[in-house]
Amino acid sequence: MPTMSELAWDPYDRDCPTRQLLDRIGDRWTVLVINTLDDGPRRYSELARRIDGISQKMLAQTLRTLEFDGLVTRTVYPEVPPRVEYALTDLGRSLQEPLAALEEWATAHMARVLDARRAHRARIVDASGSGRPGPTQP
Amino acid sequence: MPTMSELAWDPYDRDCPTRQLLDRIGDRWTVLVINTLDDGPRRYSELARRIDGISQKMLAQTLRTLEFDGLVTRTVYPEVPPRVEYALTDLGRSLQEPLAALEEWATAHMARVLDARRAHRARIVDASGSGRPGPTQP
DNA sequence: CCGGATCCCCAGCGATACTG
DNA sequence: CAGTATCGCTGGGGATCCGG
Repeated sequence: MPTMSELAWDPYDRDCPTRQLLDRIGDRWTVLVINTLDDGPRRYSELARRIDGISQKMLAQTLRTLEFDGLVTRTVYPEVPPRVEYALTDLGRSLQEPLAALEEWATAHMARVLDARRAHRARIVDASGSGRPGPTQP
Repeated sequence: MPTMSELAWDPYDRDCPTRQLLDRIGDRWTVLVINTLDDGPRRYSELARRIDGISQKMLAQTLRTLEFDGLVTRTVYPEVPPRVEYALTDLGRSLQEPLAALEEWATAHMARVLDARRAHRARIVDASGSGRPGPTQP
């Protein structure tokens, strides 16, 4: 596990790889699509059905960007009716590993975060407006 | 490395831990602040100086949210002039580990992603408008 | 069946000015 | 020093309709 000083890039640089990666996977759907494709190739309509809440536009956009970045392949089968399959590339599969680490952390510790949130909120209600307000809670 | 079917939560649920975590760290500054605090406690002005480009508003907001979620502690020293130190909690430090894995992937593979992007863009220019356009490139 | 194109809204963020 | 308050923009994202 390298410390920051051992990394070649300055993480405060907007162009450093980490920032770029976070810009990519930080959106609402990218990680979810990668996760779904980890099980194997999927058709557009399969993805749309499995990823609850995603709009057609965002699914198409996410897939095109993933293809653009070499993380997903798009294969059109010249049949009738047309069939299109999306699959992870090796690069995409390799990204799934650190993503899985994040998921493990989330399942293990996210409940603690939620508890902390509730505790802080309780304090605020208790102090009834005299304390600093909680973040983004209108 | 657990597969998705072994996880307790449905990743397609908006309330699953992974989605919640991504909503938290997916913003512009959270990961950067956590990284900076990994070196040790920092004062507000130190953070502002080290994290290039962050506004006072976003630094304060990010820190308050991190405190709210139990990832960072805020300690006020009753001195004059006032001094406030922020530090990672154990929970915050534990999150730094999967984050570091993500950074390692980024430094190792992000260049390949950039290459893929350039290659696709070159194809588009080559086909001069006949192919599908690249994502989000006006 | 697989999307592209369009309209529109609002949350996130930056800039600036002000306070204890 | 360590924030808060307010304004304004911008682009991410949802809803909907249309085309191959």
